[in-house]
Amino acid sequence: MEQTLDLRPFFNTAVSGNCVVFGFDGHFLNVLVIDRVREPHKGAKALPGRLMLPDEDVEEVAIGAVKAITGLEKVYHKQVRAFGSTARHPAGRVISIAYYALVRMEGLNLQEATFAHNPQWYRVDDLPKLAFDHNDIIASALRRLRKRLQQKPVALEMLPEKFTLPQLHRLYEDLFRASFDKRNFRRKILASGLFIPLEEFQENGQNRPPRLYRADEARYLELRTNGNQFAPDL
Amino acid sequence: MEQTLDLRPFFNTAVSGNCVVFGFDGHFLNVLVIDRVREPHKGAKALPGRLMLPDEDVEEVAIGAVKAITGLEKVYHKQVRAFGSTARHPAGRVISIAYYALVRMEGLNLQEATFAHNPQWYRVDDLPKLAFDHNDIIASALRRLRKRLQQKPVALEMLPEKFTLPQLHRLYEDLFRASFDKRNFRRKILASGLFIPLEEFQENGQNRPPRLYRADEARYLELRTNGNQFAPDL
DNA sequence: GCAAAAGTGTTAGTCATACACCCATGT
DNA sequence: ACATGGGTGTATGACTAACACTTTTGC
Repeated sequence: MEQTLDLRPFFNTAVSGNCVVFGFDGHFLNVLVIDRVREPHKGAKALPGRLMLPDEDVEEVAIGAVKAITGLEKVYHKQVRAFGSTARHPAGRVISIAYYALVRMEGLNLQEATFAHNPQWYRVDDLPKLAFDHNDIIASALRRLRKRLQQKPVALEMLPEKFTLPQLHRLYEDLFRASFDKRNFRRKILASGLFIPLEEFQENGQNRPPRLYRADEARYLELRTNGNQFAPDL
Repeated sequence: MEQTLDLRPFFNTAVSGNCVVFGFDGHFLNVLVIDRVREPHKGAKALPGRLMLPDEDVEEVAIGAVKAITGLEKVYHKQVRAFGSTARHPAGRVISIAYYALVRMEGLNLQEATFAHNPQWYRVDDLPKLAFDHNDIIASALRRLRKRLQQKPVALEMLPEKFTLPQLHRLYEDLFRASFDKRNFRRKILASGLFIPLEEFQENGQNRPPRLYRADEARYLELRTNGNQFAPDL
């Protein structure tokens, strides 16, 4: 006869859903950071997110926080991984499950949430010291995003519906910290059959207005699910 | 003055560390499966692993289970991700953090553990129905392993110290479910500078004995950390 | 007409692919 | 000598990488 094991000591951990929200402002990759409202690390900068209740879905907790702050209804996101080091939180054992999300920054206006004041964008290469191990989480998320962008055209999630090739070019150069030949970049990118040229041009101020493009929705979904090489090599 | 939030409802979750152990038997990719000793799903086939106590490291829980069963001291492993669906476990909310590990099957003799009876290898394309969502976990782990093998030479972790190129060839073909031209495969693989030919040959029985190779340890670590293209394209 | 960014083709080299025969062994 | 799997080179096409000038706009 099997003894019934006392499971109570195991049901003693908290799980936090957090999200690294990436956006591109036309020049640099940015990350969304909030001020913590509660202890621990009250007032410190941190990633959006909160603790999960036992009947909640972790993913919805993490992405729900992003939706609350950005006002967006659909957000492209992926799990990074679980961060499980002991001694992250004074109240007990907390595991953080981290996601990253890609959003269009243009026209967003950031809202406060009950658990998150003063949402701000920071350039990814100019981040302050964040609460917990959130700097490590961002570093991991960025590595994952880079890998994904080499294979899938998800960079589009950070651009406006109508965008120019120079914008896309800058995005890739900033993200990979590399420079790509303009002509080769265009050729390769256009060969994917993903970009539809419009008869519209972006009024840029001083210079020749670049042509606007939009993504072919069906092709985008196809490449996002089945593609496995997108960006130029490094 | 900040009200102190009651955190007790959050510290109410259990975390399980589980591991998909991959091995290669010379012909097929295999996964290590155990029989569950306790409820729930007592007697069912499942992945090695157990619930984490609040002062334990999840990774050590998952990999420790593998070490206990295989007797190995060092095991190459990576986190797959957290599996967090609600209603996975009747006793309450359980999050599983899944890893995969790569081991050399040759000469291993599998041990029982307190939480795991009757460890067995199953071919990855001939798995039984496992407890919880462990079949999904294996499917995810396999996808991750494939991606990693395209970039890093970690297949070596599943081969003996001295191995032949036909062995490596079969490993890649089985893993990617593809066939690679023998000459092109050798050329590409040898061009990595990772394989040192030995003056030894494997007695194979009927045929011409294939030459044995070993990996250049320094080059292996270099390619494992910095490489980003290893396998032949699909 | 000048400054600033957009846009456009060609060439050379490298890399991937396709392909067929001889070799060493055990029976 | 034959059956089985191990081992080797070359030629063609595809893709990558390097490179400079003309166009459009606002001032």
